[in-house]
Amino acid sequence: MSDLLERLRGRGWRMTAQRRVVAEVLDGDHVHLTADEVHIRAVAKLPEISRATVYNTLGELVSLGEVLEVATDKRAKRYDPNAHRPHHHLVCARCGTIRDVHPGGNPLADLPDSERFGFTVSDVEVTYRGVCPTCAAA
Amino acid sequence: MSDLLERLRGRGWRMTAQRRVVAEVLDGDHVHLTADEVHIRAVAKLPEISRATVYNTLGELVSLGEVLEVATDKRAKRYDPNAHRPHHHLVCARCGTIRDVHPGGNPLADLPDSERFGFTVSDVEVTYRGVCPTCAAA
DNA sequence: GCCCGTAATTGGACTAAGTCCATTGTAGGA
DNA sequence: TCCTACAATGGACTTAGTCCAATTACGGGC
Repeated sequence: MSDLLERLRGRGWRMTAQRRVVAEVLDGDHVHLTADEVHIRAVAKLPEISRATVYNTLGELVSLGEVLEVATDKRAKRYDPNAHRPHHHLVCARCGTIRDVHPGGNPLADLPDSERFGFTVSDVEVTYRGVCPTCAAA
Repeated sequence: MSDLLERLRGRGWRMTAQRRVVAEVLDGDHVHLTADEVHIRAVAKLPEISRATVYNTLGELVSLGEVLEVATDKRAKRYDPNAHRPHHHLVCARCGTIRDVHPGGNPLADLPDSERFGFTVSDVEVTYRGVCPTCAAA
């Protein structure tokens, strides 16, 4: 992730304590955090960081393509730092746990021209839903 | 869609003017409306219908499997009345237009056991993103 | 190492989307 | 027709996110 900081500096990012902290949080544990969870963890490292800054920084990271926004949960957006390895998500319908998965096949190729309605299709997001072993056992 | 009303009655739904109106709105134009848009259209037909009732009714329709909740837009949930023909969505990244699409292939089959982590996977949701012809021209 | 312009941060008010709940109303079976 | 369990109401509340004017501070140039 120090790579990330390098890349960002290379793109003209002004490096601030706040931004560093947000990047560290995302790097930290590889879960899919909501913006608020990122903020909570960031505050633990840098108490005076504001919510607005966390939102700004996340937004910037997303538009730079360094972090992915995922909408698996229908409440809050989640941020996925694993943007450089393409992958999809498997979500537990009961507890909301999210796992990264790497299916075979290429869903983009599965969409025939006749179903593209003139769109320039550039991306596909796949969300599998089911019940995780822990919830199934309970 | 009178089919829908029949089905619902069959499942013990108490038929009220409000529920009928919500069902009619969903049937009306086959777009993917947000809850608020449903409410606005419902009010046009039945001015005294409340927001809470629209939310309740949509929630019930979803849990009965008659309507699908889609989270393509990252702001509001959208409601898709086309729940009985399995399909996926193609979303314009600029204007947010949503189209139903029917890709070939079965993404569920593309997820090998080794990538299921013990989950019982029951469903998959695919969202294609791109730019629609109108936005591309502009 | 210091200055300064520009970019970033702050926090609090604001908006949007959705939920909750106690009260009132009503569908539809007996 | 009456009764009751289910449904609707609306207003307060919560959660997620945005906006903005004022303040702060990074880092290039000297």
